[in-house]
Amino acid sequence: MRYEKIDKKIIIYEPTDFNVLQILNSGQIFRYVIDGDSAVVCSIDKCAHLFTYSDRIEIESKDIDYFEEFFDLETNYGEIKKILKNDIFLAKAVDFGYGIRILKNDAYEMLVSFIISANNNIGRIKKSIEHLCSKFGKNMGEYYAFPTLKELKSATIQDYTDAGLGYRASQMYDTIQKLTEQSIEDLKNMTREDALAYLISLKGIGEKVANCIMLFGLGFNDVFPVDTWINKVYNTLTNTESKDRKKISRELSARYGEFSGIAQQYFFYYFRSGGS
DNA sequence: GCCCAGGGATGCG
DNA sequence: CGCATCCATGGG
Repeated sequence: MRYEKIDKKIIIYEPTDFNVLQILNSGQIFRYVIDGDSAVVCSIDKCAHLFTYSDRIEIESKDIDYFEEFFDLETNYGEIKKILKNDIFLAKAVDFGYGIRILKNDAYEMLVSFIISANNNIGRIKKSIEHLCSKFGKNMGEYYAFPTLKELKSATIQDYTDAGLGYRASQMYDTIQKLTEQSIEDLKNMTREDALAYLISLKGIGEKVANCIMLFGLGFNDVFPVDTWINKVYNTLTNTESKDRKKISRELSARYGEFSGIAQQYFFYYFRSGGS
């Protein structure tokens, strides 16, 4: 897959490893709008327009360097897929979700977003996040930026309740008050174990949410988040009825190693789309 | 009314 | 450590 940057545009030719709908519908990002063959994707205070044509994909933004990194365009997913398709569990899921990529999103935005995601559904997660952006984020004209940590520190528990966070409202308040810019920045230089331990020490973050933050926001590709869907997938593939998500995560991250995160995304997208 | 959603906190043994 | 129970809320 070849791409080039021209002015304020990235053009991806023969996008064998890049599908806009698959990426956006793989449950790793909540701030996007799909409109036919085009889409708008936002990350922190930045935004990109994506256009899908028959022979190419174009990404337009004022911040193309940011989105080149965001979409991880330098990673060769063709090679990763070639390896993972040898796995009996994954063969069909990789073909089905051929254009999925793990986004390199903002760690702080992922932290806030995945606290909201706990025991929640994607539609409602999107609404809650949009509510927080429009109420506390900077008005950028076409869209609202994700509220900065400083901005969110002014939010009350009632504000979070108004955003539809339910019982997560007090957890969010507690964690936002405890966080600092530095504590989030420090996560990027920690070992997997230390980052996990710190994240889990925060209210509203358990192992699954921590793994999502680490995978989508901190670049730890060797973690395997296990939610209700992955739990079902595991039980189907292994013909078991386990409810022990920690054990499932340990087992699958051992099986897929450095490719755990992307393997998990292929599973999630395929089975959530009705595959079996 | 029920069950489910990219689960976590708490208490108990 | 493992396990059970409770938790807001909207959609199917």
